[in-house]
Amino acid sequence: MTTTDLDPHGSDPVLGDLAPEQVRVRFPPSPTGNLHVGNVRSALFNWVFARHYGGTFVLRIEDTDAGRNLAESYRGLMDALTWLGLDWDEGPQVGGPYGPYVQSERGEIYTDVTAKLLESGLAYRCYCTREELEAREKARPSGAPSGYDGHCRDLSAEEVASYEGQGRTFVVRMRVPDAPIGFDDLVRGEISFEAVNVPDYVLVRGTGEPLYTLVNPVDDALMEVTHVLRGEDLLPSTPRQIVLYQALAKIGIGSGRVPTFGHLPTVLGDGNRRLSKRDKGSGLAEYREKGYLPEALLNYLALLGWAIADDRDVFTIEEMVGVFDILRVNANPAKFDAKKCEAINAAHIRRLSTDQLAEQLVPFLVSAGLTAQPPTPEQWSLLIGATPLIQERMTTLSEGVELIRFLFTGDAELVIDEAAALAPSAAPVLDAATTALREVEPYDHASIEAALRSALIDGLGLKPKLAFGPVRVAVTGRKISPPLFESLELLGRESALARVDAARAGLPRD
RNA sequence: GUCCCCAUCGUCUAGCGGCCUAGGACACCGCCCUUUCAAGGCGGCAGCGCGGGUUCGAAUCCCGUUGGGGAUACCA
Repeated sequence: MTTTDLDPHGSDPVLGDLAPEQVRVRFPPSPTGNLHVGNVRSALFNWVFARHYGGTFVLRIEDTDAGRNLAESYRGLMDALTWLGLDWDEGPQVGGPYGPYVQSERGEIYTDVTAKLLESGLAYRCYCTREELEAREKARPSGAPSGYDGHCRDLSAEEVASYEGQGRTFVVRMRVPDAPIGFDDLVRGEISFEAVNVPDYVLVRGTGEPLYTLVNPVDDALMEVTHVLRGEDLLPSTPRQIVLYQALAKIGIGSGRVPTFGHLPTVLGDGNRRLSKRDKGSGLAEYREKGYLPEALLNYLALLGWAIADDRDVFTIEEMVGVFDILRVNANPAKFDAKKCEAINAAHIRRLSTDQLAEQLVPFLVSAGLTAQPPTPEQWSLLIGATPLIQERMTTLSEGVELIRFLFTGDAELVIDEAAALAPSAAPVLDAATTALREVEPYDHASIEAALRSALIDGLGLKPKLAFGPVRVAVTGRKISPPLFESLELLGRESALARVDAARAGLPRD
């Protein structure tokens, strides 16, 4: 196993001096509507990483920005993770020793930390107004780095009093030390930033509300997170977070250690831009509704930056957990390919047993109004009979439902697809089929096939395609269906005859 | 503007100095099988951005360049 290879200093490049089970990672979504697949990818890699080492996966809700939060997104978030099978060891609903795990319930903690940071001089009050900031930013000589200029870094007591006297409010800014900040990224290697490019940044708003810049590292420190695996878009914010971790260590808050970072490649949408909520196909709910298997979606997402082997790309999550190595994650951005995702889903569907697939199909049949909830015994046996016929013919579960819809539809309700409308010339075929179906004994697919072949191909001298086409349309309502003879068997002689009859009667005259 | 990251078929990737005439998968195109559609089988198309080094030898290491992307909020 590559992750346990020792480096020249004798410590594991991923674990450092930690025992595997001491690994603690987290997934910190902000509850803003539908979870998107880029986030799911992050959740997956963190979860797999934790499971691989036997460590802990923490779910933390980052809802400090009240304006963006919806109560229902919070529920939806957990529902989505549950559906995906990404269970969390600590977090909402399950609790844990470092709670609460919802940031809006951690206000006191942040107030306290802020006070200590201020007291120790590691952070300071900044009285600059937005207008002043903007004006100075505009006046910045070209070529100079952007960001806060440190105006309020070392205010005298008189200056503070004067600002207070003016009734100004203040934000709390981090005092970023004047030294280069570097770290060893698990997917990108050594990365370093010059201090001039890491300006003093805001931790707490003028209103007293803490910002992400404060709460994210504070909670990671307090929750003793050991590894931070997240999207590449957060790479530039890493140096300032490291500064905060170091400051927290100095004042004795949290674990006292800076987590190890790994920045995962961006998931791109069409147009090579980061996949965003607005992109089609970016929302998790869509995949769930279409009938993607969670395992398949995760499999596909894993492929975006990671490979299990040079000649394989369909695998189970358990397999991934077994061999996952963060050091083997690719650094380059990956475009989300809906076609490939579909193909992976189809492959997973084909791997299911008949019972498992039937089971997965049920909710879709129910919501399509085709079966009872739960299905009746008759519906079940029909489903179990039909499942093997469609397993290789669907890419999503909802497609599978369309293929077997005719089996769960009453003869009178069957609608013939417009594109499949029969021509008058189908009459002799349907007539011959009626006779054959009426007389065939036993009524099973092998005998039905023999009977129809003899009646239509030998009897009428038709090519198979032309012979069976009209029967298929009459019985299933579609040009494309599961294999015809098996379908006829499942449907039963009575229904089959009724449908062929109805189609015959509905033929246009010429 | 400034900082940071990235760079192998259309797409996702394997490749961590000789095993590469660059492998696999998806997509695409043929053919076979075939009651439709699939699945399956066989075959095909298609790639190391560019320029310098280092080396006996570079897709692999270094530098530069170009091209993408991200960050530059009192969002997360």
